[in-house]
Amino acid sequence: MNGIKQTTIKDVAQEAGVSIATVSRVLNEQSGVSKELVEQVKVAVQKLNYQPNAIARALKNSESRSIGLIIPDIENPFFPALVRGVEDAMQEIGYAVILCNTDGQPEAEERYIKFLLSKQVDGILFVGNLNFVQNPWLAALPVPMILLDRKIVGAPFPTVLVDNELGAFMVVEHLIKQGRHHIAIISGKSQSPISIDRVNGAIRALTMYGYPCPKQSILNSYFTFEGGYQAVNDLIANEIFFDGIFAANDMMAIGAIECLTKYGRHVPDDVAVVGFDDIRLAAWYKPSLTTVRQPVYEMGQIAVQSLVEQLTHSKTETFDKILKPELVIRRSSGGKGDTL
Amino acid sequence: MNGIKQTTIKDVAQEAGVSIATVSRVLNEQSGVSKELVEQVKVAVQKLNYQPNAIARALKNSESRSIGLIIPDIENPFFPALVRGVEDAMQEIGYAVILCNTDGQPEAEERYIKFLLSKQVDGILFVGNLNFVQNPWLAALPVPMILLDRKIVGAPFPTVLVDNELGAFMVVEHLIKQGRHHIAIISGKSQSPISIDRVNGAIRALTMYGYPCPKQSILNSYFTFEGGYQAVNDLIANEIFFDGIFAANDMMAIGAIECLTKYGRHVPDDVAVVGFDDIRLAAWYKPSLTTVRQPVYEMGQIAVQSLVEQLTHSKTETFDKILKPELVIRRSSGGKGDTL
DNA sequence: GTGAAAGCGCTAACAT
DNA sequence: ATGTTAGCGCTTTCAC
Repeated sequence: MNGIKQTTIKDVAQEAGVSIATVSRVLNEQSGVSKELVEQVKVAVQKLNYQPNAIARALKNSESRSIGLIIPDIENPFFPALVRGVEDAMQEIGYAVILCNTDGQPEAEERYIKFLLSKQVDGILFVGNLNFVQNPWLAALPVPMILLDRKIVGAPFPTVLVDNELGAFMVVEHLIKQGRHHIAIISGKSQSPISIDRVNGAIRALTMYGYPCPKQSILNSYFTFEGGYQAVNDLIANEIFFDGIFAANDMMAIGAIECLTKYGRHVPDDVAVVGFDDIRLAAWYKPSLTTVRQPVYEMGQIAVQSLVEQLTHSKTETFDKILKPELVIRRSSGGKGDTL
Repeated sequence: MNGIKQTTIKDVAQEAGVSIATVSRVLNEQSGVSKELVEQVKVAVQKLNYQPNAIARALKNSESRSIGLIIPDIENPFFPALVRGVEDAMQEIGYAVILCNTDGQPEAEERYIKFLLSKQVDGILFVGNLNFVQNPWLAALPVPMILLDRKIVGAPFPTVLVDNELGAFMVVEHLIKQGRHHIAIISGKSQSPISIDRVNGAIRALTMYGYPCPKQSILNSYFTFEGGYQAVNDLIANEIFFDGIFAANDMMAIGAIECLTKYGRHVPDDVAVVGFDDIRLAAWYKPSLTTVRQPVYEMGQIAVQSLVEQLTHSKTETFDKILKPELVIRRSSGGKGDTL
């Protein structure tokens, strides 16, 4: 209950000597108002420094011109660029973005979706792990929802994501061309769609080039530094031979390198290591990390575009957008440069 | 205009066989409703899966239960933790956070403040460079605003920030104790309050311990990698002797180290380098970077706390909160560990 | 071309 | 204890 009373459309009407209906027409640039009145109203708006009350508009129009953006954690280096892409695109069309961090916990994800719905957002952009089977109410959402980065199996939501399978394929193809033919694959939980796609891409490359791909060289761990470290530790403990590693994300790759270093194995001379995501650290780490760059900022923009399509044209049929990844070759796989 | 009509308080009233006033009372946990009716209403709410419309509430109560958070750029590694701190604290009390990126441009900052006001936010958390003298309208903001990270000179807004002067003092004291007595100070624009405080702290330490502090060893550049690189380049070009560098932020420190390396000077053996901020990269860079950690997450939380005080108790007198920085000693200044 | 008035979903003052 | 109703600021019929 803070504050001075805001000026309303009524004040403007009074100041301009017209009815509030006329003011509303001018504000919304509707035809059918005489030039003189348009001018009078504009002067009054200027003079009073009037800003329409978006809340009242939202109530009347049942359109809040705001959306929710649900992500696991803004402190995870993957997300700032995503958020920025979304925010920039939304700002251009005058929408507000409400940011929500869930730490990937389904309960938090559910809570936030309901929170956003009560806030009457016009749409939701979602990155998370919510299970569609266990949450059938998702099908009856009153507003459109677009998925980013990862799909939810069985869910009827259009998804914007990178071609993880292709990215992984490119990595392993690159390693093979560098002369590495015994490649270990370390990834996250085996149920995770991202894990599945990246592992499959790697296997496809190995198979296509006719190199072995033994089960014990494929490890499922966690998408973290510790996960990568542990995986390599296991590989070595089990005396599995490898001269290349594809880690399913950059933090795992760095964990892997630190572990290799502990065992006195040199990267890239003894083992070439490649990551995925191209987080900022990848370029600065020593050795600089070869990795797959995702067009993250663009992903945010495209998701907004999809959402806006649904908002405006009420398009019912929307399709997934699969973005192309890019291989960034740096020193950890024997590359020469330190591309930023 | 997407979507199925939401269930309203009217539907609940009908379902429960009571008036909407009674439903409202139950929802707002007001006393004076008989046990039976409370129960009936609760059942109806459950059955219809009713969520109050926050927009309608906001209009009625002139309180949107949302705030704006204006920062330069979420992709700048300093901000994710800040945003997370704010978001977590706000979520706990059921507020939505609208995120805005300005790139530090005053026009964007002004535009966003007005945008947020039209959205009827209850308060604004602001990190930016808006000049108070050139924007006197800031004094008449209809909602409270709290500044984070940097003050605006002359502005009547409570500010939450780290003790930059002390942080810099600690850095230089540490360098002196490491036996470095010719310390160059490289900082950002000389008008920036942050620059001023950090340089002053450094000078105070030098003076207090009786070491020289010549003008030509204090350089004003930019808070970027290039800024740090260039500054060291200038230092060397001008043949100024130094065995320690205090860079006013981490990216400058890294730029400085890269430049030193180019000239064949070893860090920390030839030159000890210390940064400020403790961005994620600082721990992973080789050599790992000694720096000053700001309690950034906490800063966000405290700012929320200040804002809420103003929102609820209408406290007019609020004071700046100055947080204590922490020196994190790593290898770039001769430390032993790689503290994460 | 312009204005009066209904109504979006909710809360609170007022009536019963 | 419960219900009726005015009104938050706006848009949009519907009259004139």
